[in-house]
Amino acid sequence: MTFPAPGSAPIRVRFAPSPTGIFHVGGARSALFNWATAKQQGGIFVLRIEDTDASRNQPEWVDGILSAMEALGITKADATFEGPYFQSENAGVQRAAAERLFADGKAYYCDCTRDVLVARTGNQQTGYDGFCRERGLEHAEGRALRFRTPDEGETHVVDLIRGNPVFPNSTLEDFVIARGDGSPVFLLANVVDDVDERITHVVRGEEHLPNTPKQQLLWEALGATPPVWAHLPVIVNEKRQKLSKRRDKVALEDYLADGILPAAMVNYLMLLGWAPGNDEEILPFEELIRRFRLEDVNSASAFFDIKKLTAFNGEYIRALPVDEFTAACDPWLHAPFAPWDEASYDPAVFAAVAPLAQTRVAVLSEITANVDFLFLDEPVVDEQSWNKAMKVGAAELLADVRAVLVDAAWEAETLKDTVTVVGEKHGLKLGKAQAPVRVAVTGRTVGLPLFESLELLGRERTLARVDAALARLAASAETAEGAETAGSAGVDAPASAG
RNA sequence: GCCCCCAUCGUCUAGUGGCCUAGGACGCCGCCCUCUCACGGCGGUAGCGCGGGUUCGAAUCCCGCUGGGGGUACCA
Repeated sequence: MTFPAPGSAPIRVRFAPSPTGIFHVGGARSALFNWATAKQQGGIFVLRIEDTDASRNQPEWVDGILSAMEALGITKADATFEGPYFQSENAGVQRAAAERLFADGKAYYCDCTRDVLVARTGNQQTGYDGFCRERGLEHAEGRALRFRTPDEGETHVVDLIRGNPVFPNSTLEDFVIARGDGSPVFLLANVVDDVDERITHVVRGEEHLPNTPKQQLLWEALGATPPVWAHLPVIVNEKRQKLSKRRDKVALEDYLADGILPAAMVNYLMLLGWAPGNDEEILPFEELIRRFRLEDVNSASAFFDIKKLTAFNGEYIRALPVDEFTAACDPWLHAPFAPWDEASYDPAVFAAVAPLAQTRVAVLSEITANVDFLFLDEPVVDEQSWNKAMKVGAAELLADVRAVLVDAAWEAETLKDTVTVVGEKHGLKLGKAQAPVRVAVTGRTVGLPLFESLELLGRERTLARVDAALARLAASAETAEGAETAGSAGVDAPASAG
């Protein structure tokens, strides 16, 4: 029985991050899998902050964890949520457990330093050799407390994901459970807290698998019934190495800052190592929770594919009602993300283009590049686009377009017809004819539907931009001529007129 | 070194002995739609690491190999 029968005590899972400052996407997935298990089994999700290492302990980091979890939908407001507890606050219980283990003869004091051990064994990478096992050392400052592991037999562990791994006890060294200053070490503190919080299922990353036999031995030594374990596959980068803070982009907040919607992130993360079945992928959180089964989690490592994450995000963005999309974009429409002055920004104009932009952004941060020409005094001219669109004939075309724009009815459909007609005069289809206009006005060769954009920009600003483009075209034509007259062929014309 | 985990398209996965001529999604390619780009629609590309077994039958079970990964602290 891996899960309790109906009517028996509810399961209790936990998520136990150490506050390191960033909320890792791997941690996010662990939290999500724990949360899904608890919710779906009618159990409890305990949050425990493992703050025993002073160097990994800043009060504000805890707020970061809480808010990141909140963004993922794991909220204190839910009755499933319990905590947060702080590992440091349970130090007394952990020390008492260590003393009890010593009193019971299940642990002993040791004064071997690493250097002494290496010198004695002549082996740099050896585990502890048991030197102090029978020395009967009493507690004293500087002496570590070691757990006495069995010499024979094997430790069987129940793991929902890995089939049940077996560890020969002979390979388990007498590991330290309390430091020379009496403070408990992770292996012990973690178990004592789990026992204390009556955890029934430990769902965590695969990197903890080697700790499991040691911890299970500790559970037993403490007189508690060991939990059911579930070790999730590690999340890896393109080189198939565990995602690391150093080399990879792992902070959840960085993705949110790019404009990945929390719901998309949750959906994607849930699919890393697990699938809802039925060839379905994009599903609401509640549905994912409903279908989730720890037993169905894969055991092979999973690549964190930002492209697929982005694709999911695009789906979520497009599924948003326009007003929600508009609201979601808001942070990127102001300082420090927006390249325009706050005074130039017009929410009404943005609201008008939002539906056009919605299918064109995969991450929210892309929104500014789509609409910047509407709020900037002058468009940001992409030189590649300029060179591509402003070929021979462009100046003449632009001039003709300008002429009809002066008194055309300022409405998208009419503007389109106008440019179509001018284009025909030049033997160009609309697809070709619109290009110089687009670059003159928006600075780029690709973007939102042009005529709707012009309508929103207004006649005055549109004409000013066309004039500016015409001026630049004239200037570079002169330069080219001048260069010719001077006989200095091969000298490039200035790339930009301003 | 020692311990452990893992192995289906490039990637995430479905698949639990016959339903598999191996399904879906992302990516990529092509076509359609179209004022550009997207969106959308349609089509395509591509995979069971290798070798032995077991079985009437193996992607599915067993063993070995190879290849990846994780752990190995008085960090968590």
